[in-house]
Amino acid sequence: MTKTRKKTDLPILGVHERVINASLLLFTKQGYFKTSVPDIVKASGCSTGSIYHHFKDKEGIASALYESLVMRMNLALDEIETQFPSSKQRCQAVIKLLFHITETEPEVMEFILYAKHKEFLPGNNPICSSRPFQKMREFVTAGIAEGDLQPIDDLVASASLYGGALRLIFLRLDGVIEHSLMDKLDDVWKCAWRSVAA
Amino acid sequence: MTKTRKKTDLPILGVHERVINASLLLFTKQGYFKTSVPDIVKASGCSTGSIYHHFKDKEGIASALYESLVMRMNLALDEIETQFPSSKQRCQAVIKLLFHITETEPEVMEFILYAKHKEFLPGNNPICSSRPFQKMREFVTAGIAEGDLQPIDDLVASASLYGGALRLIFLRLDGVIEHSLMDKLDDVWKCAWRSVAA
DNA sequence: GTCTATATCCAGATAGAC
DNA sequence: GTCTATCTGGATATAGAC
Repeated sequence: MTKTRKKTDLPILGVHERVINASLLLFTKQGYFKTSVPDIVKASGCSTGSIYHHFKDKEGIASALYESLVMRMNLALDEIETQFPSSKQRCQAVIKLLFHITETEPEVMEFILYAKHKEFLPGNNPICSSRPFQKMREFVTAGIAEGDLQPIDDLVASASLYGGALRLIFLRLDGVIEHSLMDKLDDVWKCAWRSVAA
Repeated sequence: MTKTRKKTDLPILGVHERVINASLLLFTKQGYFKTSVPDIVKASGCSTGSIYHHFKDKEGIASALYESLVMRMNLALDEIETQFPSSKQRCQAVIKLLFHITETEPEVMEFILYAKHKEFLPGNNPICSSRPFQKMREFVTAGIAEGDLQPIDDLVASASLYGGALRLIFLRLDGVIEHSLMDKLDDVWKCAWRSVAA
């Protein structure tokens, strides 16, 4: 009997995981288009045939990778929602989460933010209208409704609240910032909150 | 006698311009890697041979395009610097400029911001350390020195000041925002300034 | 300087044995 | 389900006449 991808699988990784993992590294290091399927074969230790048995084509790999990362983000945001009652706390926790991912798994952040998915995932929505980013905006909208934030346009408010943090993440990923973003968390949050607080 | 690219050329465009112009549209519409040289041949009306006579290779086209756009941005920022004396006015003018370019020439903004140049311009610096972005940060640094802005980390300050506006530009380019950014300029600026004002 | 025709290479994808 | 061997198309880039 062959392995059939169950949650109870032992940590011996199957083709799917190995391909996804290798691809994340290759895509973020070299870019999607400069990564060939032969590259993925070498890095994952799986054969061409095996890869094409599990994924429709190269785009299918990127697509599966994208889905899995969006899923992870969603879970993390749901947890923030249940853990914190106020919009203010939630937004702050979001920024902390994003900084944390950037520091511990930069490739994940890089892929989610920087890949301009439209170029190689034509079917997918732009990242900013994907579920996690919607959720981030919902926290802001709720804050406005509750009167914690200024009564301005939702998009302007959430851009102002998260914009500074995101900019720093880009700078960090590009190597402009050399130390951990965590050091700047407090200052960033102060600025962010001041920009929209009622 | 043949044309020799001078500033005094009549508006009959030469190979260089036609290729650059066509490439900007193609690169932003389809992406660099999905744009083939034959595509550029068709769109520019120049032949393969002619193109390769003027540019070393496909990357050379992207590189020339990048240079020309960065140059334009630089000139515009210099003008802002001479026109406005205070840091506050300069930063505000920068945001207005960025919004204006986004509305009138979205491809230009898209190419500058969104292209993740590292993928196809390996030699170039990341966009955020290019001259125009440095200049934008200098305006902020000066404001801190003069006491107009809070005495916080330069990078945090400039990320906070410009971050919201840039986020809205991304949203606009991705089609999430459907009306002109100019409508939001005042609100965006209020938030931006409040986030860092002394 | 500009063109057409073409060489070369290697990517993505498949076939079919095991 | 996994592998090796292979096909095929199209991309980049060049050759060489005009």
